[in-house]
Parts: sequence; C-alpha cells; structure tokens
Amino acid sequence: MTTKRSRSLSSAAADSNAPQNGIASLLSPKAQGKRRVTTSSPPPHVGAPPNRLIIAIDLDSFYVSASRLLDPSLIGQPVGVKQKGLLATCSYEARALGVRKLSTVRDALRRCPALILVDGEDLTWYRRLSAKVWRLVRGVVGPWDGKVEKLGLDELFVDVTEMVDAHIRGREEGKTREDAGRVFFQVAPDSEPEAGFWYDTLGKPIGHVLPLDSHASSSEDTPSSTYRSRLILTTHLALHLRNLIHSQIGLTTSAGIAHNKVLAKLVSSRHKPAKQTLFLPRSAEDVVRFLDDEADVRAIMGFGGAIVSKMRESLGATSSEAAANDDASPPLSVSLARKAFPLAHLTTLFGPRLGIRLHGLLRGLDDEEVAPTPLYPLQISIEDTYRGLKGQEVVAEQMRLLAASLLRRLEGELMGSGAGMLSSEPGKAEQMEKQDDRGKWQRHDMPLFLPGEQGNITGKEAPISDQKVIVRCYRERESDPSESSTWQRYPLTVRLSIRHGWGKRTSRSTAMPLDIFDVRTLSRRERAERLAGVLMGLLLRGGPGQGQGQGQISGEALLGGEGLNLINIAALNLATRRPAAQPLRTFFDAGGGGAARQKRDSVDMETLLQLPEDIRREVAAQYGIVLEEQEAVVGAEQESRLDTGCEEDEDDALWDDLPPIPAMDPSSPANIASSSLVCSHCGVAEAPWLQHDHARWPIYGVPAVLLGSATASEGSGA
DNA sequence: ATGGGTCCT
DNA sequence: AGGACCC
Repeated sequence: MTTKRSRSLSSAAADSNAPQNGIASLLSPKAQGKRRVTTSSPPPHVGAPPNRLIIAIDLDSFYVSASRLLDPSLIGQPVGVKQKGLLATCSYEARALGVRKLSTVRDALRRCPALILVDGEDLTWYRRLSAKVWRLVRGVVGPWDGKVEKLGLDELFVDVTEMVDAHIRGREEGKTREDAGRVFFQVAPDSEPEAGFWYDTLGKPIGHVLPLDSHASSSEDTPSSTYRSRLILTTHLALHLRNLIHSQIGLTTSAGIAHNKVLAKLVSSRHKPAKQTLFLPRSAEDVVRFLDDEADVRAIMGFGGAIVSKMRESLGATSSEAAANDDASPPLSVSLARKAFPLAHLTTLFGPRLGIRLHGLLRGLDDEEVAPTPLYPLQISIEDTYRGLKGQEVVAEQMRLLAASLLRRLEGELMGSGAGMLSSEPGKAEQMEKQDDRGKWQRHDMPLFLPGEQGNITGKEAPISDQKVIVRCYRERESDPSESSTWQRYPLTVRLSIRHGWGKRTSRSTAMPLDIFDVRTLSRRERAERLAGVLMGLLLRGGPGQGQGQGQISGEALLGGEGLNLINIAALNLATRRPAAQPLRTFFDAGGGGAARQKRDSVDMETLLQLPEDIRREVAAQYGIVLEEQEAVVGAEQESRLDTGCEEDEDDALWDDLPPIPAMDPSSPANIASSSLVCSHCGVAEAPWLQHDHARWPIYGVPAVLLGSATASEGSGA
C-alpha cells in the first residue's frame, strides 16, 4: 500500500460485482490487461492484494480428538464433551447413534445411554493443544511471512501467498529439485534434512474440488491458468500442513483452499472429517452459484444472529408478518438475501461500512486479511454461570474461587522464560513436550451434575436422578513454577462482567492490583484474596464516578430478585513491562483520547474512498457526502501523518517505562501555563486539574506511605 | 445454552 | 461500556 495508485475515474459503471477479491483476482495480470481493453477496467482496489492463497484448517471434532490424546480408551467410542448442561461437541461414533452437537446432556443420554461424558468446562488442555497446532503451522509458513490466524480453539486461517509464489519463482529459475515429473517443495529455507514434500507436475489438485464441473472443463482462457495452478499447488501445501498436524500432534483436520477467508472457510466444511476441498471458480457467476447452494446466510462468516434477525425483520415489514422470532422461522437463504437486499438497503440498515461488507459477502467478495495471532492474547478471562447467585458472602466466595482460577491461568499463560517458546524444531523439542505434557494429566471420574430444575439451596447444581452416570475430568498435576520463570505480560486492567437472571451483561473495570504479580512473596490464595477484594468493590460500590445514574450492578444485584446468572473476570491491557505503580488514570483520559479518535473517525472516509467508484458514489449519495471535498481532506490527513511520524502509543509503549506524569511535556506552554503549577514537593509540572491528586499521591499516583513498602496497593478511592 | 475469544462503536 | 461477530 505504499504507492498511491492513480485512480481511473473514467471507469465505466461496469459492475458492482467486479471486485475487490472476486473474479478480477482470479485473472492473471496479463488476463486483466486483456480484459481491460475489451470491457472496462476493473475498479482499482486499494487494500488487500488480489490473488491471495488462503487455507482454512479445521480440527475435526476438536474437543473429542484432544480428549482422546489424553485418554486413548476414548478412541472408537461414542463420546460427548459437556459444558454445564450441554454437549459442546461429540464424536462421530456418537453422531451415528443419534447424538447431536449442542443437544442437552439429558437428551443425549436418553438417545445413547452408552455415551461417555467428558468434562469440557476446564479448557486448559484444549487451549494448550490448540496453541501447539498454531505454533507448528506458523513454524512452517512463518519464515515466508506467512500469516496464521487462530479462530477459536479449532480453526486456523493461513495465508500462503508469499510462500507459494516464492516456490514458483524458484522453480522458474531452476532452483528446485525435480525428479521424474515431480518437484520438491521445500518448506524450510535451510533445514538439514530438507523439510518439504514432493508433488507431481501434472497439475492435479489434491482432494475435492468445487464447483463440481470446475476442473473437468479446463478452458484455457479465464481465469488465468497461472492463478489456477497456484491454487492447485496450494492444495498440495495444505495436505502437507495437515499431514504435519497429524504426524506431529495426532489430530486430523479438514481444510478449504480459496482466494479469500470466507470462501476458504465455507468450502472447508463441505467435506468433513479429514478431507480437504478446493474452491476453483471460473467466473463471478460460479461464485454466486456456489453461494446460492447455502440455504442459510448464517453459513457465511459475518452474518450472525443480530444481522440476520434485523434482515428478516426488514423483510417481514414488506412481505409476511410471521418473521418476528429468531428460532422458529425458516432460515434466510443466500440467494434471497442477495436479491432482497441491494446495497442501499444494507447500508440503510447497517451503516456504510458494515453494509458494504455484507453486500460483498453475499457475492463472495471478502478482502479481510489473515490477521496473525499474536504470541500472547489480548485478554484472558474466566467465567462461570449460576442459577441466581445471591447474598454477599455467597457471591464473595465465588469471587475468590474465580479470582484464584484466573490467577492460575495468568501464571500458566503469561509467565515463562523469555525466549523459551519460540521456533523449537519440530523434532526433539516437540516430542519431549508432548510426552512431558501428557504424563502430568490424570483422569478423575466425577458423578454427573446437571442444572437442577427445582430450586435448590446453593442455587448451583443438583445431581440428576441416575447417580451412576459419571463424567471424566482430566486434571493436570500442579507443578512448581520454575525459578527462571518470570512474567512476560502484565495485565493492567481487570474487568468484571455479570449478568442478572433477566438481562444483558454489564461490566466495569478498574486497575489490576499490582501485587498479584508477586508470586514469590505471596501465595496464590493471598493474591486471589486481594483480587477478589477489588472485584467485590467493583460490584458493590458502583462505577468510578460517584453519582452514577445507572448503578444497576450494585446492591440489589446481591440481594434483589434473581441474583447473578454469570460472573466473568477478564484481565486485559497486557503490557510488556511491569508497571512501576498504579498509573494516574485521569491523566490518560484527559490527554490520550483526542488524536486517536480523530484518526478513527477519518477511517470511514478513507475506506469509502477506496471503494470501487460506482459503489462509492452510491453510498456517498445516500449519505449526502460530497466526494471531491472528502478526497482533499483525506489526502491532506495522509500527508500530515507522514510528516509527524510520531505514531506514539502502540499500546504498551505508553504505559511501559514510566509513571505517567512525564508523559506530558512540562515545557510546553500550551500544557503548563505558569511555574505555579510545578509541584513544590517534587518539582514535577502538573496540569491544573491534577494538582489535587498529585498533592495527595506524588509521582506515582499512590499515597506516599505505600511507596516504601514492598507492594504498593491499589491507589483507588481510599 | 457454554466458556471462552475478537473487533467495532 | 456495550454490542456485534467467531468458535
């Protein structure tokens, strides 16, 4: 995106279908050139590069397969993995006996008394295995700037464009090994025994191909045979990755290969388990025809419950009245959605950005990049559900339990020894890790508990009538944290979310008490106690401001009507370095917001201006935007952004080094008007509205008496 | 429904 | 802080 491509405004109204990543991207540059002469030029697309090669990988019935790695006696058996009263997933053997994913445990047992239940509420093992798969794949494609994105625990998106094209370049330059009509695809730049795979040069794809007649008739013209062969080569790479996951980790996968994420994911589920599918359309009509096979728009990633229900509502207003409810009504088909919702309709319902995106999705257009999953997550949270949790002590007790288990997770996932986890060779280290891991896990059989129908005293759970049913739980033996292990990330914020019997979630957040990081001097119980204290404070005494009008979260939540239904605790805002002490929040609230917000507001215009011209005009007209003016404004913004070059934050940098006070330039007259604003005690220049706090809590924003002690406690309202 | 996650507004 | 999406 470095060079600004000249925009040919003369491009005819051509086709709103012609495409960001539709059929234009299926044409080689050469073919595009030809097409440009005969018809009109496709709108220049600024953004996702065309011609991407995307693999979507799906781990087959992941919870079941992962459980089987821990407990081989589950192999070949009907297995259901339960979370509370539901089956999160079940084995294919169970499905053959009539068990359905997401059915209630009671239903499943009725249909299949032999069903073996596995506890899936503690995700530790699944999370670890999932991360291992991600690291394995990233280890292969990473060196080529390949991107690997995790979606949930059991799906990956992989962008292998660079990797495949590098191979093809090497092959054109005669740098690859060939033998009897076969070529070696070397997947690691300089591996000792060459890592990679052989493929034949006949150009036959591996696995299934859609649309069905797509590969049979190989007309030479459109789309370009080069692009087709790149996709076909990608099927070999996909198989290689899947073989790797199977041999190194022991999981089978399904995969889809296409030129964008949405289509790759769609085809990956067309042939299931342990199969792969290539999407190889010859035209935009092929794409649309393929999508029209879907009876439910919800199959398209991006169409969720809220969107579909809003669409159905809007449809019901003009056609039938019975569209009110989600569940009972028949699904909205892709073809109906496309015909009934022209662009203007979608942008009216959902705004320009989302509207345009959905409009594209209905035509198979998706320029969303594969976003590499970072080494550490952006947030870590735990939650549990209840049946009307009431009473301050009862709630406090649960809070302690949840706090302790959050701390266990933070220690497990955010502590380590610096460079430890990176790029281990697939050979020994992985094997060691594998065996190590599994030895520490033990099975415990617990009686089955299900949410009770009749109100019970704890408000939690009641055993179902048949006491003989057991649930297999797998737990890791706790091991001592090694001496060299230190925090790699520090969550600066903790957020409490709750749900009452009735309504939606509400949440609020505050600074993380810093002594939870003191693993050497404080026991987990002690640290959990402190965290739980902060959380109870959040629950009881309303929001950060004093006179908050909407304090629905407080008081009555503990005693009133229905009690708590859900508690979720999240650790977020993960910094790379340990904060010195509690930051002054007011400082950031005052200083930080403005520039970033402005930037974000301008994004809408930028994306609007990047659209194909006809769509841009249509949306602009609908919103009364004068395009010429906006082009000038955005252009100026882009240039000034280059000038300043000071990007600043990038989340951690802001928080890292320093207590916040020096972050504001004290020498700037705009900020500090007179020397009377310099603190008489410590000499730090302070904005007027902070003088009071600063006097109470010099420098670090905590009371001075706490600075000497080993652990500065939270400096919140004392 | 569950026990998580992501990004956008 | 809440809402949408994903699994």
